[in-house]
Amino acid sequence: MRSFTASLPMALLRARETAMQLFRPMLAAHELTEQQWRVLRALSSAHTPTDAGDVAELTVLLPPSLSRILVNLEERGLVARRPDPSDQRRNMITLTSSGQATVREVAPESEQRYSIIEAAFGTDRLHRLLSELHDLAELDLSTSGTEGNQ
Amino acid sequence: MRSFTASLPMALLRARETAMQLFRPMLAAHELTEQQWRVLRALSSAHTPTDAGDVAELTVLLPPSLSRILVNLEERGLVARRPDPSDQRRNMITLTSSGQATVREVAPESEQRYSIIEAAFGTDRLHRLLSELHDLAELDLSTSGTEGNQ
DNA sequence: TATTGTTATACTCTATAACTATA
DNA sequence: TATAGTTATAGAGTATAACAATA
Repeated sequence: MRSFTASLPMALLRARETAMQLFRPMLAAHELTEQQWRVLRALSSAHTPTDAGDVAELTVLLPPSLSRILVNLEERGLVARRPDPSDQRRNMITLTSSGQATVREVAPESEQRYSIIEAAFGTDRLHRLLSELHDLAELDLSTSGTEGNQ
Repeated sequence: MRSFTASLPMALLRARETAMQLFRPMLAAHELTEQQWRVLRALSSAHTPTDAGDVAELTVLLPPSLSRILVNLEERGLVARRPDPSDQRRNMITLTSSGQATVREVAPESEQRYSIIEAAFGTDRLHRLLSELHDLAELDLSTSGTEGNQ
């Protein structure tokens, strides 16, 4: 069996851990969990109307987790939910102006910390890595050929 | 601010999610959580005596999380804990023979699924990616120059 | 009937602090 | 006094199933 440290999930986890060490204190200072920030960021950079399902996929959160996060963010006045008039099953999610302000407040700190990673790793190199990660994430790994769970 | 999908933590998370989709059903079939499996794998590939602190670092688990996972794995007879005679504060962790058997049982399935990723992404390409991820994880990103949380 | 989202439930992990035993 | 590990506690996420509303 391949060595533990050479395993892809561990390598991804460790790399993410290194990066997140830089961002966590910043998020904590704004009383945001990682997942809450993912939701705000996803909404902030969405160019089209976004329903709860879209947000769940963008943020890699399961619907039940997202539901509770949205309740929390709505209570704090950072997001608004309203049913899609054309399909009332869908819940459209938007940033409130307060939510937008929060993103604008955190963004510069985030960029500053991001630039530390770019400086340490190399900007071009980081871009190449991101491109590879994107391709990896898009792989279709349907388990045909294995015993086919589910 | 850079686009959400281009953020490094998100790219790492998404890539990991794609990979883990392949492994999760297998682990569930063996009644192992991701984190429990990380502990077993770390112990299995350790070449030297391993104390709880080592395991925590190897598996990227906080000590309190690890403590409870070790209690669980010990109750299931998969690991053993005993104090280091030369420093009784240290708790040395080993796989029991049953734990070794579990790893031997899961390993081939794991390798099989890993080979699906290699086939889809390219073996050499994956090795290069792992190398980059390793370098990224090893970066010293101490936040000197920022406002210095902590 | 299928889909979207929420709620229910049980379990697990995270994170910080406090504590115990040992050094 | 410092260190290693555990325990306490609160909060949050994961995962599956069940449910309500809508299509």
